[in-house]
Amino acid sequence: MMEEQARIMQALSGVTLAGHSVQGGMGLPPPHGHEGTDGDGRKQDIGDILHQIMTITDQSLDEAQAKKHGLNCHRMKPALFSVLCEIKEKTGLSIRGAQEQDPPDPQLMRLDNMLLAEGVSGPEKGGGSAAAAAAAAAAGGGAENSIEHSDYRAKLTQIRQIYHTELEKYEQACNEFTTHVMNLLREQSRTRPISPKEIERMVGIIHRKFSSIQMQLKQSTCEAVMILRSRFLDARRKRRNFSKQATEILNEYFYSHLSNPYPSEEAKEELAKKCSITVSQGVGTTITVSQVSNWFGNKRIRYKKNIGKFQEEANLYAAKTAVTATHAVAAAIHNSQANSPTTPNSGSSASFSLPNSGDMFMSMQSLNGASYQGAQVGANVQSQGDTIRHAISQTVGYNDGLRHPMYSPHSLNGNGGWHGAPTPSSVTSPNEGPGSVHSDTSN
DNA sequence: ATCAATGATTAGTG
DNA sequence: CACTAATCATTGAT
Repeated sequence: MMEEQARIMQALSGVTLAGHSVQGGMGLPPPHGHEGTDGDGRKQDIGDILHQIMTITDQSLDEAQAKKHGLNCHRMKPALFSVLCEIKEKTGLSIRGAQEQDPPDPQLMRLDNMLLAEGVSGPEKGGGSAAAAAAAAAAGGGAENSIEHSDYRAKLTQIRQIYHTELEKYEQACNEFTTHVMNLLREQSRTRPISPKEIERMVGIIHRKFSSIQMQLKQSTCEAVMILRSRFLDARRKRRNFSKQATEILNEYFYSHLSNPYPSEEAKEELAKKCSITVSQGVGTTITVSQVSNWFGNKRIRYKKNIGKFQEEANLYAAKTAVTATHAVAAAIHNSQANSPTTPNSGSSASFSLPNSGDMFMSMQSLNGASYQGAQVGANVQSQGDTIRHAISQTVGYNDGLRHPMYSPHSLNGNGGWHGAPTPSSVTSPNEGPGSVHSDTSN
């Protein structure tokens, strides 16, 4: 700093001595011509001025202010000023040329993108729904889980508000500060040489500073959103049991398609709709397709794992569906059991009469302790129930409610187990003579 | 407090 | 991508 000043002084005096148009240019009339020789007076004058300038910082504010004013009005001022400008021009170029051009900070862009994606920085109301949509999409497509969302959305709105107020505050402060600085610089530019470019640069610096502050804000906002997100996802894990009716519907489908409990996409949709409708009174359990999928996934695996445990339920639903079907098609059943003509797969033909079955199963379940046998028999019967149902639907046109019989690509494997499972079905059941005909669908 | 039931999630498979 | 199997985490009953 000192060096620079020294250099400038040197240059200044050099220039002056070189006889630049120090005095001629600006039409400031010479004060009173009290100097002796021109050159001498000027030199001394300049020396005086320089001295004043150099010492101005040592003085009190008022004093300095007064002195400044004095200097400002000095007759040499314009001349010195133009010289200073020139020098500055020469020295400043190198400074200016160096930096500048900051690339758009990738970090900042990341934050911005995220905030935008989360709906924090988007428009007010639209942002909310956008965020909800994003959250829903991330959650797996549930279009209508508005209950869990409300909490999330409320918090998000809160975050957004804070973010926006803070951002606004920062922006305002930035603007205020910028105008302040600009005024200051403009005011100073009468005293010292300040090019517009410099002001611009200054503004740039200020903006950078403030944007770095903003980045902190954005960062913490992002963090908040992330925390909220994770909480939300955790909360999503909080399960609400399905309603009785919904479970009933699902079970009904499951046990009536026991041989192939893989509802197609359409079937799932219909099940979901059905479950949601049945429960629709009041808030809450609207069941989505993915929930249906979950349910069937869980059901299949759990059923397979411990068939014995599901006996009761299986019988119950088998009986239930049977009963509904019975009256209509009792005869048809006999047909189908005698020869299963129309059924391409599911050759499983067991002889049991539907009305009986209920009782039989009841007794079965009572000695459930011997789970394996019981299980097998039960399963057998189950799949028969299924078969029967198919038979029914094929022979008589019984309508399932959701008939999209299309089987999923997976499903039946060689011996009636769904996938690669320890199929319970036809291991020669000790008990059921005729029933022992393997329910395998060896097609 | 304990425990089974159960919806959701995750790793791994074809 | 749909499934299975294992696992997590909550719920509701005891």
